[in-house]
Amino acid sequence: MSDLYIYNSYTRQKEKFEPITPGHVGLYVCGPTVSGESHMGHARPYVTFDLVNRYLQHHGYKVRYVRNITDAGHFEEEGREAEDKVAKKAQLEKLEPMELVHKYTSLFHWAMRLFNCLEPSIEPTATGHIIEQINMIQDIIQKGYAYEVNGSVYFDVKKYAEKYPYGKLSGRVIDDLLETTRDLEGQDEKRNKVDFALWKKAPAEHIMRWTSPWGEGFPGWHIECSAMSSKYLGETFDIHGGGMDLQFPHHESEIAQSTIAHGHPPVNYWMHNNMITINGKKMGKSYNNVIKLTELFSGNHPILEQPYHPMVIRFYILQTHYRSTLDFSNEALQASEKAFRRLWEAYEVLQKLQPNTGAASDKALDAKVTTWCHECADFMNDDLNTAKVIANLFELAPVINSIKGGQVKPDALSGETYALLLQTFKTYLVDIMGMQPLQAAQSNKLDQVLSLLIDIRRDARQRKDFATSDQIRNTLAESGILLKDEKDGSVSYTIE
RNA sequence: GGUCGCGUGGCCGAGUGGCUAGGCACAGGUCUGCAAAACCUCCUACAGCGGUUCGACUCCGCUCGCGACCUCCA
Repeated sequence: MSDLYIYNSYTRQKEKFEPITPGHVGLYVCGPTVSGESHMGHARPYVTFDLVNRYLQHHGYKVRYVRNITDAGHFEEEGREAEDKVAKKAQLEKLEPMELVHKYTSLFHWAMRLFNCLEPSIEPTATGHIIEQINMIQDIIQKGYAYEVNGSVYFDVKKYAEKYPYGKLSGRVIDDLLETTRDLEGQDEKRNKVDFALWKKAPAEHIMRWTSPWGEGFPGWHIECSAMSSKYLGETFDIHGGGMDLQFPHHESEIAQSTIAHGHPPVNYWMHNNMITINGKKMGKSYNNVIKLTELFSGNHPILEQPYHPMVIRFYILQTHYRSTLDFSNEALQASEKAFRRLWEAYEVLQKLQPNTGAASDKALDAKVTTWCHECADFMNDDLNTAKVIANLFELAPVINSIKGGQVKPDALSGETYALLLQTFKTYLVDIMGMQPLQAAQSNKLDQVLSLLIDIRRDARQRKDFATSDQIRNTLAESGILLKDEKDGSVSYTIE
């Protein structure tokens, strides 16, 4: 198999992917903060890195995919009254923090299943790794790069930057940061404004708290990912993924912490997906333009003209390269839905086609089809360009449909090419892109009922009793069951 | 204000120094009792202005517009 190239955010270029341990890949992805419901924007990294996971496996790697659950919460606003997000919401909703966390974790898992995202190998929680985080903080203090003030511990970014390239990942210049970082209240504890908290002292009212060498408190923003990734993937691992908005300060801080704790940078390849925008603006809490996943699936949101199936969202995400912004609109999503239906139907048609056994009678077409199939591998190897893979599948769809429709002879393609075609759809659409049909498998009973209606309608049509035949078709259509008269006289149906 | 990125046809979106993806919509046609689907055809774009080049949408500069990060954020 040819080489895989991925864009490394750290070096800002595409690089050949070479794992640390041959045959194995360590992949860490920043998971959800389960203090609230996931929204559409959150779907992007999880679909994107599900793709990464699947594709690495397709390449023959054994992948350990670690995706954390942030259930300890971060500060609502740095410097001001330190609040644990999870605890705050829990008080408002009169729920126990763990109850709340459990609820949103379950909801997240539910959404991941609907998106057909493979489960990570390990899904560690922040609250389950307090000791690891404390140990790491102590280590950093001992090495002289963190200091304690009033029960809180801060990382000394200025000192770190003297020796290490702080800001390289996010393209930041330390001197600029020292000058331009916004002046927030209550920063006097820090030696420099750029310093970030490793551990925060918990105010009396704070529900989530743990005993530490510095008193009762809770871990800072970034330490959990460093502690958990190194525990499960090692001090240096292959790929770290997440949304672009996490580059700074989250990932930059991870690099700094881990570099001090372990003596070397933690990650070989940084991958960042771009944002989903709505009317050109990033979807996010601060913009108040969030569409939650539950709303998306139900259509229950003022912006939404209809519900959208999780597979439609997935397809919509994969139709765009992961490093480009993706703008939400009903029009775009509806286009994706139609497109996906067409592509999936072509795949179903392909599976039912009687393959040719001999040579190709249309050499030119056979060659084109072969090329389109083989190109998919090149596109994926070029930084996972699913947009191009999908485009090629759409080149193949009319060929398939034309064979079925009779516009192209069944023996146009060789038996080998038939097999390649089938394998290409199976491999790329199903295995790598993780697509599933929109409609669930029908029950036998429904199938029997519909067969009966189809038979009655066929009789009516033969008698030219079109009133009856149309009544059957139209009434079924009203309930979302569409009948299609095929060229060969058979009738198929789809359920919306 | 600082840093970075983007601006592609009605819409969404790939991509490349010359061979001008793909999807959706639109229009015309084939097929069909009708419908739907399918198939064929049509629609030929790269913000503006300069520059480099035999040739730029693609490289460089400037201008305009937009966005992201700088604060929790996927």
